[in-house]
Amino acid sequence: MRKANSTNSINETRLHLLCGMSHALSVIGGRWKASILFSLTDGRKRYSELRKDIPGVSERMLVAQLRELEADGLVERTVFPEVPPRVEYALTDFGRSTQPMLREISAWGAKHRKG
Amino acid sequence: MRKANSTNSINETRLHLLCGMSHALSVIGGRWKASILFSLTDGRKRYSELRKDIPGVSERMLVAQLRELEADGLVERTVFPEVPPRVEYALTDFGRSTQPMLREISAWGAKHRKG
DNA sequence: CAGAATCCAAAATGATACTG
DNA sequence: CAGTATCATTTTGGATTCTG
Repeated sequence: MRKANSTNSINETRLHLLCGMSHALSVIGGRWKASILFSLTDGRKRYSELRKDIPGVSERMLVAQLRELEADGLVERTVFPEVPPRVEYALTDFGRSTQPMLREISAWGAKHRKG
Repeated sequence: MRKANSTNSINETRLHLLCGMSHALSVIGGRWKASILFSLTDGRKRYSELRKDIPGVSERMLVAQLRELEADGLVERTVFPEVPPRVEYALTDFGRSTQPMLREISAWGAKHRKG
């Protein structure tokens, strides 16, 4: 019978924590994902609005990160069949569920960086 | 007189959040940093113990990430002037301050990954 | 307008052999 | 034991040009 604090169960707990961490970071850890997520907090935005709203992103990266967020279910993409084309992005409920976590990370970072 | 919810103040708030995020991720976002931090939660460890405790790290990466954590003040490194050499790593108070954040990230990730 | 495609640079990570 | 040094590879980000 194994003790509750045996090396094995410590490792199992840690493994579980680490899997969660690495999954979470793969979802929200991209270079521009937090920017996108924060920007969409205001409400749905067009592609061009996101570009203006996030100074410094290249088109390539903005699209890439949006596609990943979409694939992970945080962001919903709506294409309007018009000419010229219009595409809007919005947070899903799942996307909104990241906000407490995002805020906690931001708060820790803001509190502890120097300058 | 500027309205409280003007575009500018929204951007300032967001900018502040983003600075915090990016700083926090630069501190805890490395490939092995969470593993190290979680491992040291048990108490101080020798270099060789960390290696055993973190399957898959290369020596190069373990040292590199430990040095970064040390530079950022999360981890304290103690060298014992013995032969053979002995070096121990431990969390600082600042390092321990990451734990609520780390747990929240882990919890979100564990809750929302499939399978 | 909203991107796709292509090419390239830089950073992060890894494998492995060697050393005080 | 606790690293360092070196080289290879993978991942990530960016600039630019083109298109339905």
